Amino acid sequence: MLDATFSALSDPTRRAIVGLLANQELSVGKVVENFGLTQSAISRHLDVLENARLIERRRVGQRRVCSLSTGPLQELSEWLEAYRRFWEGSLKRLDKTMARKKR
Amino acid sequence: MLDATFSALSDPTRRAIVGLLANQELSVGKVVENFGLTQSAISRHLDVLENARLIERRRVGQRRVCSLSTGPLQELSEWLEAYRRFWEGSLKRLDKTMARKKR
DNA sequence: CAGATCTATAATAACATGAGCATATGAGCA
DNA sequence: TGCTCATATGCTCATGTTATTATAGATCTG
Repeated sequence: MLDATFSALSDPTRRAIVGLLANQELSVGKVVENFGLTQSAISRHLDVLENARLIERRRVGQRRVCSLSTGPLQELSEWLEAYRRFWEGSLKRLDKTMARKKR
Repeated sequence: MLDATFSALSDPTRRAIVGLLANQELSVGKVVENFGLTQSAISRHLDVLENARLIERRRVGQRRVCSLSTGPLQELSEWLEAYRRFWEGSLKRLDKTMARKKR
């Protein structure tokens, strides 16, 4: 699943779509309006996001409303969390260096 | 930069390499030993990780030692942080629902 | 210098991705 | 039913990715 999540988010258009949907649900057409791409291209980006379970599309009358899902982002956060100690450790080391320099 | 970070991490071999290097620095050869891939293939994966600034390679005598960098992972964390409120909000809503059901 | 070791790179093949245009599908409405 | 709006999908082109094999380059060692 992480493969699909990272891969989906590696595209700036798709990250921008995620950003939009974090604020509000939007129909496909409304999403399209935010980019200089064809409806076809956006539809495919939405496919990618949906396959990665990052978004869901549901029919509302004539339209399809897109909403952001939480699962993959949480999973991503957990993966990243395992490395926090790594970079925080490195920050601490840096802090110590700074402190030493002050003395 | 996020493009490159996400893209680099979308491959399980490369995530595994990052996992290895979080624990210790390793020469290219040592990295190769951990996978069923040719040295050439690993070298290219290391290229991808290096271009994304996720790792650095430095020469130590005859070998090239790979080490993990902190920058892109931190950047990733910051990006993700912007969405934390989103999924935590959703968790809170879930908690409330659970609480309501208990009553 | 010659040979061994470690790593990178060129050439190639198979497959995936992302864009556009044109068209199909599905829902609502007259 | 027939028309229209919203969205998806087939086709195609260009480009990128990942792997392999074979080979080149860099460094140590005798």
